[in-house]
Amino acid sequence: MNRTAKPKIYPRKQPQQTRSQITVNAIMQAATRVLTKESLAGFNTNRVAEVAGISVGSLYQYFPNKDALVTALLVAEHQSLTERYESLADQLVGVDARTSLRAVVALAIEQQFANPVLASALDHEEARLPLRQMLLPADQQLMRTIAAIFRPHFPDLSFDELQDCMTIAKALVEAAADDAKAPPANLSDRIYRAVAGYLGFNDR
Amino acid sequence: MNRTAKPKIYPRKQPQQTRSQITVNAIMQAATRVLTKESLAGFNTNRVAEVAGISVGSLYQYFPNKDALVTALLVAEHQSLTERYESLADQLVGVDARTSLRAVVALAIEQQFANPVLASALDHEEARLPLRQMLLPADQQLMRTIAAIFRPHFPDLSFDELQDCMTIAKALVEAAADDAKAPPANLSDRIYRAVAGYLGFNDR
DNA sequence: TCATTTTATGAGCATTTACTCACATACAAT
DNA sequence: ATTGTATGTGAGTAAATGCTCATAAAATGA
Repeated sequence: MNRTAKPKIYPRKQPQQTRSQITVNAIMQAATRVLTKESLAGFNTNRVAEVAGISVGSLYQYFPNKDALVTALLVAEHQSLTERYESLADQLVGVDARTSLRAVVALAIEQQFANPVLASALDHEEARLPLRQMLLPADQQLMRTIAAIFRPHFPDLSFDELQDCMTIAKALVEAAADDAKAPPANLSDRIYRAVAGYLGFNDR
Repeated sequence: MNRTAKPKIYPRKQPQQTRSQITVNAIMQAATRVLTKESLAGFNTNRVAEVAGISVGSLYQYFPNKDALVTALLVAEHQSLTERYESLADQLVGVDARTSLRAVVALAIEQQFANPVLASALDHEEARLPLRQMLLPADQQLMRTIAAIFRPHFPDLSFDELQDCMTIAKALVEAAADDAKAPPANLSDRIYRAVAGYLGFNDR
């Protein structure tokens, strides 16, 4: 109860033996599966423990409360996302602005539609939790990675402008994901049009 | 319990005497106040009844369940919003595209910042509830009203394009509202730039 | 006045769910 | 082996909360 009183978000203890590392992994995977299959409504610690095949007590040895578990999922997700964008950035060195933008948009779409329920549940939890201080590093890294992709083409793109572009792209992807199971054929074009319009290219 | 089993969203009974109408109003106002002050976390039917100064039983005479109450709030909010846009539309007859767009953006910003906690709580509930069938009429009316403002300037603006513009504007306003208590001075310009860019004006 | 209908009450039921704790088992070190 | 530490267990606790129902008061109509 009183989940909001003191935000204890740090892990309770570090797993030291391989055995316990397996348990922690099982918990994280189970949490992901529960969120994927039942969304936030069916997401409770008893259920996660059951799906993980461990006992609730074990869960609470590594996560001091439910929010800490959600935070761990968010951090993991951000890290994986950042890695994907970093890998994309490597492939886009020397590529022109339009192609780069299209590639980034394609990745964002793929990400959201790969697991819409999970993505939207995590988005929602991220907004609810007071974790600016925990996720900021991961977020900043992601922003830096994406900024690096566009720096050559838009040398004086500000941080705020980049953020607006991300907000726009994300909103359009999420709206599409709420309406349909697969991305509509024109989604990529519409996002490209919105972001390119904001940035002031005048092609098409 | 089992709030999600059957979506009973219709009102349980219609208030017939003035007395009961007063009760219903008190419930709606209390619900708004609770959402405003405590957000979704403190929003429960016992609390709403307490704030309204009536008993829970009375609440459940007019709202068959909690979701029905939320739905009623959403419908009321949509109606009020639609009225504001309709009134704005009247004022914008014969006004040029850029000025009209700026006026619509200004209203959207004002709306969200007037009561950010309430606005964002309601946004969230709207996404969660299966109320497409209940809110669609209100939403369609709102879309029609806004479409009417821009029809003269963009005779072949499609429904999807208009929806994209709304999504873009809403996302930028919400992102700003999460970060600051008052709208940043440049917010209106940034939204104008995004939507105008999408629509393909090339000024600035 | 009195019978019927509408409205209001709120204690308490039923369920969910975050979390604990006394105890048990696996592993490591000596 | 033995002792200490790390890990695992799951029944049970406490609190939150959606909602009901027996009962009563107020309004309405005759």
